[in-house]
Amino acid sequence: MIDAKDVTISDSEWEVMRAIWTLNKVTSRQLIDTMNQARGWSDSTTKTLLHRLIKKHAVTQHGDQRPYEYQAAVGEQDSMAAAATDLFDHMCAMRAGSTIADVIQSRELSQDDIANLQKILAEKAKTAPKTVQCNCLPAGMGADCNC
Amino acid sequence: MIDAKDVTISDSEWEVMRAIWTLNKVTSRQLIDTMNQARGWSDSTTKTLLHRLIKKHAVTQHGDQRPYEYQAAVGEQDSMAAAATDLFDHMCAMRAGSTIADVIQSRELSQDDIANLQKILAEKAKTAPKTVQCNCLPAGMGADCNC
DNA sequence: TTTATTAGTTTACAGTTGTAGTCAGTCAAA
DNA sequence: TTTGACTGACTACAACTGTAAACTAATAAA
Repeated sequence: MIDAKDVTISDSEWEVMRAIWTLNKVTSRQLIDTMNQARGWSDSTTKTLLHRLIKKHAVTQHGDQRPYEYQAAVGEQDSMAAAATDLFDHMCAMRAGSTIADVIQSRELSQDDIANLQKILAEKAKTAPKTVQCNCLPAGMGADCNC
Repeated sequence: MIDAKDVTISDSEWEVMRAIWTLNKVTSRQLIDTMNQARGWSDSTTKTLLHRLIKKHAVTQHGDQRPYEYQAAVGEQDSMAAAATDLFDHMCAMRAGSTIADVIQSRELSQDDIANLQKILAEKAKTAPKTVQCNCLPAGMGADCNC
């Protein structure tokens, strides 16, 4: 299993990955038909994306003869965490909290999800600082942050 | 103020936006120097990015004579929310909760942030469903989701 | 075994991004 | 008024993306 942090998946590729993760093990035909129905893509488009994913080591090819099977080489949860972390990493640290709030408000979450988040937050509250500093510019520059 | 949802900001452009948001109102010279110190970019790189941001309507140019001033035309919090929402929009809905958990765990949050999130979650719990369905493939396809 | 079909590989091509050089217009100094 | 410095505009160029056609190799049907 390749580390999700070492793989950059583009938007379209991401759609292919979702299908692969969901179907778990696919032939190209299955995947092509799936993407055709799900997104209206031509055969070629799916083929290209699949090959790019293989080249990026996000997907592996299995089998010794022709209708090969394809499988994800990176985990879905890991990839999601990597993508999300990466996004937050280049946004203002001071506003991460409110942004997470925005995300939570825009998502559907299950009772279990909520309970889990509450537990994590309760734990985090024990050592949380009073405030978080803006990290948009290196220390010293931009004296008074307007963030 | 332009709607953040209508503007797509690339990674490098994002760095420039952060500087502009923080400094609030800048001349190109200020911005160029800032990016040079903060990221080691050449003058040209910052200039190009600034112009692309103007073309995208993420930044506006002010003043009638030469050292113009530049200012963000999209809000920082709005842009962050738009970027984050956009990311979650193309990831499996079923795993959004765990991904948010991953993000929370990787961030530094203030006491206030945490309290706010707790309030939102408590509210959300009132109407939260028992489970959230995977939405990786259109209904009907991929019968048994492995997500 | 020849042919048709399918699966896999290469090539294509315009738009975006990261990164930066060069040219031109304008204000300030001489 | 000419010149220099600086700001802003335009050009450059390779890598990556989204989208797909064309070609080739392998298998299944005739």
